[in-house]
Amino acid sequence: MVRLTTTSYVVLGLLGLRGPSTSYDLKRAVGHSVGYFWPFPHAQLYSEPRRLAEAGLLDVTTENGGRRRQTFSLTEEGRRALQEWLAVPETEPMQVRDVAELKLFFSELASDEDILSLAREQVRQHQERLTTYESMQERFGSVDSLASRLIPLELGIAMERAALEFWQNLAARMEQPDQPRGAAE
Amino acid sequence: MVRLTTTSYVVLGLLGLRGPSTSYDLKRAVGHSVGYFWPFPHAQLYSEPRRLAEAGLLDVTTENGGRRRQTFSLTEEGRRALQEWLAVPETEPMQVRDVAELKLFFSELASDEDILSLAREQVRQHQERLTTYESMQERFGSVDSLASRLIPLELGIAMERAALEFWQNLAARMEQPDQPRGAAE
DNA sequence: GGTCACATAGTATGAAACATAACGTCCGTA
DNA sequence: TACGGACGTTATGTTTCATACTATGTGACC
Repeated sequence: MVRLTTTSYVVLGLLGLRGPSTSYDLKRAVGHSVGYFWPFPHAQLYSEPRRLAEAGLLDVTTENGGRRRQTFSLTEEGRRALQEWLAVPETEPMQVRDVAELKLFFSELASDEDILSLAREQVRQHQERLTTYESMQERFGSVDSLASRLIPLELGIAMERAALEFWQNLAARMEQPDQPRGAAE
Repeated sequence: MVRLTTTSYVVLGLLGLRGPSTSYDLKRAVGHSVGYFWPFPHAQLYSEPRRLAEAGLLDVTTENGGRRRQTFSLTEEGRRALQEWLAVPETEPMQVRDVAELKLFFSELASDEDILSLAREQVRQHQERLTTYESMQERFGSVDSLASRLIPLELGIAMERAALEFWQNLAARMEQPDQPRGAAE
């Protein structure tokens, strides 16, 4: 039995939401949905379905005639695996990977100016992403069938807002260096 | 010239903060610092310093006599590489990887009960982590020399709080299903 | 003084993830 | 018909990750 990773479940899940799809379909679907909060390289959307098909979780239909392309769809077993996964309340902790945060951790080794411009750049970046997310919410918010797919976006927005506030705050603190120092406050 | 990855800079940075250290020292240091927000397996703390040493960014001192152990320290070149990295205002976007969020994205395929218990479990998890982080902040907050190292923790706390609120909110919404539906709100 | 548990210290291995480049095919248009 | 560009797919090498294994020193207790 193959090991199912998170990648596997993304593929299974997308096939569950969309019905039978080719790798290319999945690639595009990822591009404007999960891709926003769980990025992965398109090459995996070709190799992973093959793995899953070998494991009996997907069916493959090869269209011969014209361009070679394979359509994947969930087997009963695949659907079951997906549902079992969904039914387990996740305990894997959320992970935040942020290179800027790392640089901040090492800030003792950098100059104050470096850290200040880091903070300012982060403010810009987070503002921009927040705008993007919020406009996505507006654009798709009216499409009723997509409503539940937009809920995770709320979380993304909340995270962006939290990060934005943090960096704004930090920049502000650094701009008036006559303040009391220390991390707690 | 070797490619320097984020992992490389974590090693360089830790050596910068701590001074000459063995892989094992680094491993422990990671355990109670960066490891909280940038986890990686200890095996890399053995292989990565070797790579960096070969590239001339680290010096190696082998203690012969007793247990074999190697102490690594920054070379001038290593310190320079680190400082150059720190001086670049990061544009790499923050990444949040949260399997629970993924499950939520696929929630159309799951039952309401599944999602509700997912949300409740998330609330528990985030509450717990928030408590851990806050107690860390208290414990180390008084140690003046560590103050700047605690700043990233604030960000971690802010993120945890945002996530906690989101899941609490979601759970609350689901517990009274007579509410108006939709993602925006 | 032996042996047990435990912290210390390092290595090995294989799978999965990631980035990127290269490859091929179809279609419109000039 | 030849070219550019969008459409699809594969290949490749590296990095990361997880896990298990090996081995050494230390103190405690019998």
